[in-house]
Amino acid sequence: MNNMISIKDIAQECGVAVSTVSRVLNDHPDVSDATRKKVLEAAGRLHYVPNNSARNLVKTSSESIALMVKGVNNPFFTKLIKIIEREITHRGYTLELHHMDTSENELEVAEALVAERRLRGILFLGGRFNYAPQDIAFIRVPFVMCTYTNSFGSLAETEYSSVAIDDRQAARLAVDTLVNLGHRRIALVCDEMKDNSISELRSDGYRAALEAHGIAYDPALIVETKSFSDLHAIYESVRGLVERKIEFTAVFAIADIIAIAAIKALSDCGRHVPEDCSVVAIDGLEISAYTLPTLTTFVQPAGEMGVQCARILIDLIEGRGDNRHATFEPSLRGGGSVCRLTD
Amino acid sequence: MNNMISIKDIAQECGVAVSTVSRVLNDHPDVSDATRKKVLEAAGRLHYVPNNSARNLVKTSSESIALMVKGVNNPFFTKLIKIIEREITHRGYTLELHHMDTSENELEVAEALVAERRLRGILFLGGRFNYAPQDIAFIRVPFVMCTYTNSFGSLAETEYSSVAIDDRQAARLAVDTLVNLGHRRIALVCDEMKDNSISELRSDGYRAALEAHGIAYDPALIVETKSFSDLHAIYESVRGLVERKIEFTAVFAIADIIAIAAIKALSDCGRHVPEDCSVVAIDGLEISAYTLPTLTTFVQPAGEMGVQCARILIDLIEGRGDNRHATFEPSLRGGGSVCRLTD
DNA sequence: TTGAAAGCGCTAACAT
DNA sequence: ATGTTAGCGCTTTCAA
Repeated sequence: MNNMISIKDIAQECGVAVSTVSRVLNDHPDVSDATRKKVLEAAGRLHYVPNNSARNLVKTSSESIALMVKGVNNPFFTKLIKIIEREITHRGYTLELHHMDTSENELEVAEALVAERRLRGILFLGGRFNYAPQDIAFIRVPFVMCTYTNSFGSLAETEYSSVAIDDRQAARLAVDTLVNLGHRRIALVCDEMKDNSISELRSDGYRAALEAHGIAYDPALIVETKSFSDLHAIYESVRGLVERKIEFTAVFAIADIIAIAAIKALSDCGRHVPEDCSVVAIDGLEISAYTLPTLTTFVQPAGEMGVQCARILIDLIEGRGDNRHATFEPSLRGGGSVCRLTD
Repeated sequence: MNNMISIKDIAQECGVAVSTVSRVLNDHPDVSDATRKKVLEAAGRLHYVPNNSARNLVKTSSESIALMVKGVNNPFFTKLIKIIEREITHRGYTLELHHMDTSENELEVAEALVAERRLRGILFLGGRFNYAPQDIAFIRVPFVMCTYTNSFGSLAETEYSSVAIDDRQAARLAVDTLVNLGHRRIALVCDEMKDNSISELRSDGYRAALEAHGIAYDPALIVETKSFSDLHAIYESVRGLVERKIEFTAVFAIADIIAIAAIKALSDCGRHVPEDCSVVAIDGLEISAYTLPTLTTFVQPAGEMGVQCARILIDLIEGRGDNRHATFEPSLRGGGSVCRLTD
């Protein structure tokens, strides 16, 4: 599209200089009402659309904050994004939402974006869990890692900011809930555990909780599926567990969505939840309060977390305070998927 | 960030001209291996990040196609987006995913993006249903409306391309399914119907189906909720219906997610699905095959739809053929949420 | 209140 | 094979 309308065209049309047009378009004060009106009219008539590349090129700074979301399909992010958007906008900044594939490197994309859009700050959502100092060295604006815990990385606390729940703790609480109901044979359903992921953290919590209760860790009770979002794979894995005649009375699913598929698998094997098997998860998605049975799950406080993400970042941008870390307690949302073991 | 590394810095560092650096960075052939290596080394060492604004400004065309998604929270879109991304990339283009709020005007955002990023084409997903010729007049590149039917707009068929299911037909099929099972008192659960939305189309289909079967339309059986994604509101509305002692034996939910909340509401009122009430929906989300009971729903063929979106757009871009319209038949995915009326 | 002109970082002729 | 230079569309001094 080489024939786009530019301010030059408008200037010509109105018989004024381009700088005058620019002033009008940017609401600068010292332009006569007559010229202003004339320019605005022409811009509308010619259907002028500003070229942001040119704008970004010449400007040294914007009021934009980017939210880099990795993983289109994580339902927990949906609510968090909404909150963050509201909060950022409310504080006078513009939020640019960038979704990216899990295969992309969020740090590289962020760098390019800082250069291109003159970002003031970055919010990372859904990235890795193992950043090293040299990874983040080139991010030249303030940033906050949302739902990031540095458990597998080598960053110093002062090098980055973060907002997250304590995943290990959440898992411990989930397992505690089951143990307190009398369960001791508790299966773990998770996705790929080997990649420094949330899955690994929550699995760690599961082990720790068992140990704290003096329950032996039994590898036969671990169900590991490749993909977080492939419900069919989760379903089949859980069926496999039942069909292998492994004895268990409860399931800890590391995410709500996994629990939903697990409950279906159990049901199809003739094991009703919660009578024949209790299920506890972590996430607190809206939908899992509407399934049958409803899910007993530890809720990540998306609202407060979103507010903190925005607050910490903007404090950083505006020079108030240093890197901070906000850790939240997941809270139990009781549902119909658990019951006391009565055997 | 005024102190970003530019090709000028690299040129200086290497004692070559900026154009040489540009050539290296863009993989142009006629550069000596020695200089190439030298430049690449310096770029790496200085951690050069290209400024896309400058690039876009000078280039007259890109290989980018934008997918403008309106409504972050529509679960049906998730799969569609994945397919489209794969297809577009596979055909040699780059897909830029832009999520936007429902409050934004997708046409305006698209225009700005065309100017800024030199887009080759646009895919719209989740927009309005009532475009007029003057609305789209300023979109200067080929575009395809995904899941758009022009039912409330005034576009001529030759003015735009589209990919969608026949929403009215899908609704008719859903109601037919229930009627064939003996149901005649069929409630409709939908979101805001007054805004030229999918909801209105599917509601139309509901009416048409009733009429075809000689069943009187009863406004008392219509449950309308403000928000598509507010499960709680849907839940309360359905409870209200039951509590008002309105007699009905089946529910047609215009979307899977609505059906899930409805089933929970019915259950909490002591009405089991499907024994006490059958439920049919439209969408075919993955998750509704894992709920208890599983949902009987008319599946939108996301895979084929995504492929068609990409194909039609690329044909348009590459000058093969004119505007086309692909309409798909939703297919029944049987579930456990319906049964024959036995009274 | 307005205009002229200098770049922002980059690419692509056009020279050499 | 490499350098020089003219813009891309815009904002922002600096002059008038």
